[in-house]
Amino acid sequence: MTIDDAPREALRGGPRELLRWVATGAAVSRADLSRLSGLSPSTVSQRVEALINQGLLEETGAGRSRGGRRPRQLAVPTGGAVVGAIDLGAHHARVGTLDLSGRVVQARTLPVRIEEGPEQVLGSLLAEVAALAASPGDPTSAGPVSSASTADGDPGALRGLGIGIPGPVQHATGRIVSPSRMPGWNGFDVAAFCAGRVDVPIIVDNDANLMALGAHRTAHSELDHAVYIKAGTGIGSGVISSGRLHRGAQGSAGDISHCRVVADPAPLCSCGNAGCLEAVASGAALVTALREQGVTVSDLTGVIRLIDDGDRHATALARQAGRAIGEILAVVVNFFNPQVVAIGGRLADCEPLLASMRATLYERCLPLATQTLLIERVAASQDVGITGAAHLVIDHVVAAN
Amino acid sequence: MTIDDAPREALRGGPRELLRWVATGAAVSRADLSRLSGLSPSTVSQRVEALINQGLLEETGAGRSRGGRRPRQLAVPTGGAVVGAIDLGAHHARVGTLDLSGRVVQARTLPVRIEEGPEQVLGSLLAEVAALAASPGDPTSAGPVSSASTADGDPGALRGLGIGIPGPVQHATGRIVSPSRMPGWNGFDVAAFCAGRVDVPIIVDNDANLMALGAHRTAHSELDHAVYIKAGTGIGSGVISSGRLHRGAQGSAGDISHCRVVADPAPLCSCGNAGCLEAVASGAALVTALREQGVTVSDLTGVIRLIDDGDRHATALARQAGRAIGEILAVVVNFFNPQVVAIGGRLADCEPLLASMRATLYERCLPLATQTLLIERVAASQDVGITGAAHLVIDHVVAAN
DNA sequence: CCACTTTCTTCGACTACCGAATCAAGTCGG
DNA sequence: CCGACTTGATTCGGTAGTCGAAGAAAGTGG
Repeated sequence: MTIDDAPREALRGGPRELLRWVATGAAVSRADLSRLSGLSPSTVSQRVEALINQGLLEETGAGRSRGGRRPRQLAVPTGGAVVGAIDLGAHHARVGTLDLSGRVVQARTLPVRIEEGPEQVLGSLLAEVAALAASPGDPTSAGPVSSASTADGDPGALRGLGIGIPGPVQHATGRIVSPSRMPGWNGFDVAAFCAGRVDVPIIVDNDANLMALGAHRTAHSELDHAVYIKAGTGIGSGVISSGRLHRGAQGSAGDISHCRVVADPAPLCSCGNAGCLEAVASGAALVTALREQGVTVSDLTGVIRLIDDGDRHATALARQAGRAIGEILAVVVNFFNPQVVAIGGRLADCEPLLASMRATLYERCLPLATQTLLIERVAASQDVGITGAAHLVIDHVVAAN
Repeated sequence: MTIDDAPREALRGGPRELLRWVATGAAVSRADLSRLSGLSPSTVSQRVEALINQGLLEETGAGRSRGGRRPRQLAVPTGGAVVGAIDLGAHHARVGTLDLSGRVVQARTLPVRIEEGPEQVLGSLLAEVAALAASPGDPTSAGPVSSASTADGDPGALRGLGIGIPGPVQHATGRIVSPSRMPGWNGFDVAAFCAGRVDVPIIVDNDANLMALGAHRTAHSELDHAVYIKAGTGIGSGVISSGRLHRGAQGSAGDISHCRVVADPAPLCSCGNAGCLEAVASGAALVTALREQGVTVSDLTGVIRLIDDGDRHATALARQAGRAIGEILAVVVNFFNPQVVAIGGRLADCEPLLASMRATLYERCLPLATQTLLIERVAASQDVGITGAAHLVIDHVVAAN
């Protein structure tokens, strides 16, 4: 079962937002929710009642008085229903379960060999999701978790599944469209494949889109326009416009990996052109370039270690990558004029790259566009992808009651 | 009196949309409106009644039967209220009045010397708007029109005024922010100045934004995401995202004039940088470049004539300009993934430029992004700016009843 | 014990919309 | 020329979602 369309509302005081406010601790009582949402107390009461009836919210006794009647505290039930999320990367996948407010219940990182093909890779990841969903939740777990299903607590029922793919995805159908670096995946219908194994709503999207959604919901939910760059093995971006994920006409919005940048010599890209951003500034490109310079390096982790150690070849490449990203981002910022640009992915922790990107951005953008622009690192980078995936799923599950 | 915010609704079957459907001839009866809007017949009846009471719509007898009862035809009253619009350019201004459905009632083009400063220029344009509003409308007028105020017919009352400025405008306040090529205008508060002379709601925006809005409403209203390039003396763009004008955080969205492009030699831009799009591909840049090659040319019109005549220097420059625009636009298309890119402004009629732009776009964009992308010329280019201005104003005037 | 605050619910009222029924006014086949 | 059928528009409850006022519930502080 696939879901075809984006959430229509969920913005102004929708059930999802109330849930999120409670989950994040921004609101503890109905009165808090009323103040935050701007809705009248009566409306909030109604909505909260509905949420409680749906089992999405519960009352947990009274709070401390602030000079008047004590608030009846609200909380998101633990051990309740969860959604599953998979953030697939080139070499690793982050798999987790999240409660219906979007908080991570359990998560673990698994090594992945993407070239084994979709059936193999997705098959084992789906099994992992099922195992996590069946095991009791440990809300603060972040690292690997035993998936042994013990008998205590009610294992939350799986309500939906969100999957992020490191390549172009037609969000409407859940199909992968000519990805680079994913041999054997072209045209594969992820949603259909998963629907055959798990009987819950499934949403498939590009990994950068999910990172954008996750980061926006957790860190920038008050900002209308935001751009998130994911710089890892590949390079992608996700766009938030008017508070909502912007997918564009074909669902390919944010795919800046094959924008041309100036580079000398211009390296050949897997797409057949030369000088693509991805061929200059992606993690894969850095590995290749270093090897061509005779440096022995195993993978992106090795490159980052070299940069941290101050290796000049690696650092120079990182700076070039930063400038290349900044160059493209400058056009994006001028054109789109976001409130924030945030960079995530494994290269986001690479200081020289970040510094060069910043410099290029400030140099090449309109002062008007950068004067209040935030340029940040994506926070909680590790779980931001699965968080976005979960939010997307929950928006549907909750909206559909 | 200034208006601070964008229209919140006006999208799904709002009063404005009904009005527009009638105005454009897409709908003639209530039944048509019901089919188009998806609203129930009863709702449409209600709305239409309200519009009629407001004087925004009228019944004009019965139409032809299609096998049943004859429809009661609806029309936008002529000779009724109008809004004024000014589309200011570097050397000319288009001034007009439009009825409340957004159709041009009267319009004329006036020569302008922008360097005379805002008081002088705006003063005479405001006088012209007043004269047009006071004179009886000739609905089909497109060229210069006598502004003599004859006594026949009820001169429509002016309900609002929209102004497009060829430079960066803070839409919220109506203030101009460090424009190139507008000496004496920096920081000028257009809205406040006009408010002192005309007592109607006033909206000020960038000319490219208005072109975008006008073109989208008239030609692409069914498309969600669109980008419009205005290539005249300067270069700007306007963005439609999810059917609405996207202004961005600072209101500077779409300002791609100072994005860097590859050019050899990279001409200096008025902003102090070299290789800005505006310094390579704008009309002003073409004039400058031709003169530097020793060609005697008076202005942009002269350049266009040279290109039409097949002058090789001029044509080469036009091609370079087209490539430069295409280069930036490629990033924009990859990033934003619009359904349509349309080019307007005086350079839009320049075939070599358009051809180069198209070629660059197809070469440098993701196939996924271009496979269904429309690349067009902006239609009805002359009046599209004032149309956009009027729409913006009407959205407020009608929404506010 | 009383005045006041804070929290939450109850109860009309209002708005916007829809659907069904109905009225209005045609066409068209016999 | 007369019904049967179509199409167009209105009337009239009914429903959903929201608000505001009032008030009940449960505190604090003097």
